Amino acid sequence: MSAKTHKLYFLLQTTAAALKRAADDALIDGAGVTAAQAAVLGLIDSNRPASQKRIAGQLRQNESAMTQMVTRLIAMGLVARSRADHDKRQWQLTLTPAGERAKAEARAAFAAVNAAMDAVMDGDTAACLAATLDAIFQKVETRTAGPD
Amino acid sequence: MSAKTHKLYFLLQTTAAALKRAADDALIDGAGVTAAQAAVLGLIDSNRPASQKRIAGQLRQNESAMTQMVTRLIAMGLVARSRADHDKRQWQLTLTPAGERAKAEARAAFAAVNAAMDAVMDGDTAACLAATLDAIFQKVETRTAGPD
DNA sequence: CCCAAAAACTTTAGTGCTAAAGTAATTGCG
DNA sequence: CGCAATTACTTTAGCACTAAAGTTTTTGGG
Repeated sequence: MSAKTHKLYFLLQTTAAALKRAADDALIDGAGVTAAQAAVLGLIDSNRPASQKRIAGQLRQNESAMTQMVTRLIAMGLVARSRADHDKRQWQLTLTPAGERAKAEARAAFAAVNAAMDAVMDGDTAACLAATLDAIFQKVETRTAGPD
Repeated sequence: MSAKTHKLYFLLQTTAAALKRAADDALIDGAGVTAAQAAVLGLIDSNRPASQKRIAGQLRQNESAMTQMVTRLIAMGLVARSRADHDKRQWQLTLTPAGERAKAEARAAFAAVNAAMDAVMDGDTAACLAATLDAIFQKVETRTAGPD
């Protein structure tokens, strides 16, 4: 009955949405990109060469979401892509100079978001939060498996 | 540094999204509505008379989101609305018989979502999760205030 | 009483996601 | 070797949200 009493589902959705808005505000103001866009820029940088499927997998999203996201990032002039030599189905994503800059600025701006979270909890609480969220995630992210 | 080490932002967004998908699967299969739609049906039922602004406020959303949601629920035949006698700007939302049914079925189906959460944490952990999420929410949901 | 401000809702444009169906390139089995 | 299955990406349709600007109704101060 605990999840129900605390309205955990609503609280989790609401907090995630509010935190996303706060992160977007901070990053747009500091780097001109949203948190979701910054995450993709960061992964393109740390996965060379970066295919769309690879980035999608690390963000736990499907390839369709990545097609759309990359289309937006290219339109913004932050990302470029070329077909992979060894496999013409794949794209090789790279950051433009503007993309590199946005990535670095976003990294700096995101520190404020982490600071805001650290300001309201100590290390143990953060570890407990991480463990509990991960347990919920594992429980729910079965789709095919899941004995109970 | 704790929020960063645990990648709390990503973990929170990812878990919220996975839980939403699980809830949508359960509710669509059990009641033919999504979790977001079920939440609106429940609030229309418990706020009589229910205006769109009132429901939006309780869900911490803006009125525009509610216009669109109500449009979908009316198209699905779950909700009806008529202008309030005392104020013709306002709508008075009501559940159709099909809406009442969906609301009841959704309530039952959502128990499985709460059960899944309760299965991976005890009462103390749930209370701690609720308190921590609420602290993050309060910290971040300032927009105008914010001494720090 | 009247008109400006406020309130309730709508519209439009945009972000970001899913699911399902489609295209083109690659791979592996018979 | 050739064709069927798989893989990487795209397209389309839909959900759910925000922000900003617009419409209509109500209300309150001069």
